[in-house]
Formats: sequence, structure tokens, C-alpha cells
Amino acid sequence: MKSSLKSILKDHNLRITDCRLDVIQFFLKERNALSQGDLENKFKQYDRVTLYRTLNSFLASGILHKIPNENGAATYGLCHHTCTPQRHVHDHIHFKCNTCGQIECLDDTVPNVSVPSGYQIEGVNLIVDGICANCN
Amino acid sequence: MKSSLKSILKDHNLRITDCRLDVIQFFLKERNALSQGDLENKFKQYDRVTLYRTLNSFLASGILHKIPNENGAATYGLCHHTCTPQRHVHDHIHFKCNTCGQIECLDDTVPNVSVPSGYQIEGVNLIVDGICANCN
DNA sequence: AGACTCGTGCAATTGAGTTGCATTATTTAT
DNA sequence: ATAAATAATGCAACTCAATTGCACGAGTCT
Repeated sequence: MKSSLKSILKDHNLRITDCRLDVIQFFLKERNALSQGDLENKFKQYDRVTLYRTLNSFLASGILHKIPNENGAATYGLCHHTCTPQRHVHDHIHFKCNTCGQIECLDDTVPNVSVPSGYQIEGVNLIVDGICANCN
Repeated sequence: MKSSLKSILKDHNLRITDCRLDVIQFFLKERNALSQGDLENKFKQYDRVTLYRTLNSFLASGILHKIPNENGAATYGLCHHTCTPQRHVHDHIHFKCNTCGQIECLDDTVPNVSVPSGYQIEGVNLIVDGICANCN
């Protein structure tokens, strides 16, 4: 269990530290997207800045992706597929519940998108809001 | 021209003030989404807080919509269709250019989205990033 | 015109995001 | 196993967007 966490870090050329192991494990355990504030509440033993930099290093190495939102703190979700610093593939749908506020990464993939000629697509983010299965 | 601006405000039960007229006109003139900072730069004569509350009142009355983004200041776009405080219909695509940073509201509509059973959709936001027609 | 309601400006606060630097821990090579 | 190299951590401090309270001024209704 712990060793699989470590291999995630090793595979992404990141040093193995307590903070990083705890954060990855927390993301694996939770189904929902998490904000830096969530991590601060969960892990009082780590400094805000350490968690901030942990999230950033996970973003850069493609372990996490950042989910666009309208207000409040940024939220992060585990990448379902293999992401590299060069290429992020986020073809799953983000669902934001208007009741409980949680943001989930659904397994459903985003449909094909067409943009006018002259526009070149590099990434697509689909955020659906409504009522989640728990609150319904 | 000016009277059509006023009717927009009247239709949404908002009082007619210089600041609101200027802001609406600016949004109508610009094709891109705008941030509060953009308005502050354009309209030095109005206080930051006034512009902040102007944006908020426009949001509440359905004149503008807020565009989810990953970082930086929130951006706002004119609602293409008739939006009310109760129901916002944002079925157009937002395109964020990774070169110039501008966010546009495209006319293209978002494709149908499917979510797992138990989930109820209230709104959909599709943000595509890449290179815009100007930068391509 | 007068009363009422709402918008505005100023001052101040919060909170997320970010950086520099000294210290500590992890890794690599000996 | 240990030392050198390199990276992570904690602390302090800072920036900036977002937000609130309050007094004042402008818009609206009869």
C-alpha cells in the first residue's frame, strides 16, 4: 500500500516525503476534488506553504490537475489517465454539486467540441453543475 | 444608442447610473470577457468597490455571467441569451487563448452532456483553451 | 418637492496565492 | 555507511482579488 504510493512519486521523479505521501493517499481515498484549504484542515502538521508547493509539484508532474471554478479556492483532482508535464489529458467531466459544494471527477468523457476555423484546441474543460447523487 | 443601454438596465430593474451605463457599453463593445481589473483600468473615475458591486448586480440580474477559470482574476461575459436571476442559460463555449490570455464567448453551443444516473444537471460550462484566431 | 431607496466612495479587513531565505531531510556517489 | 549534492520544509512577509461597514450622494416614486 505504502509502497504503491511511493512508486507514484518515484515514477514522477519526485522525492519521497511524508507530506507528499499523506497528500496522495488523501486524494486516493477521497472521491472528490480537494482544495488547498481541505488539505490544511486535514494535515495541521504541515505548513500552508508546504501544502501549496506539494500541490504545485503534483500539478507540474501530472499527478493532479486543476479544476476551473467560479469562486473560492482552486480545487484539484487526481488525473484519471496518465498525464505528463508536457501533455495533460483531462477528458473527464467535472461535476459540481450546488447543494453540498463538492466537486467530483466523473468517469464520463467530454463529447467532441467544435470551434470556429482559425481556433486551435489544446485542452477542454467541462464543468457540469447541479445536484449530485448523494444530495439527490 | 444610449437609450438602448438604459432599457437593458430598466428591463432588469436596475437603476440607471453612469457607472452601469459605461460598464455595459464597454462589454457590448468588447468581444472578449472582461475582469474587474480591466474595468478598473478603463474607468479610473469609478471606485474599485463600485465596479465590484456593478459586476455583482449584473451577475445577479442575469446581464453577465461569470466564467470559471483556473487562476487569476474572475472574468465576466455578456449573456448571449436571456438570463434571469433564477435561471442562467450559458450554452455557449468559452475559449481561452493560451497565447494572449483573452477569453472569448463563442457562438458555438455546447454539445449534449451525459452524467451518471442520480445526477441532475442544472448548468454546463465548457471552457476550451488553445490558440485563438488572432494569435494563430 | 419630499421621502424613500439605492448606488457610490472611502477605509479597512479577509483570505488565497506567492516568494526569499535559513534549516532540515532526501538522494546520489563515494 | 558516509559525505556531498540537491531538494523539501517552515517561517516571515508580501501581493492582490474579493469583501464589508458606514456615511454620503444620486436616482426614483407619488
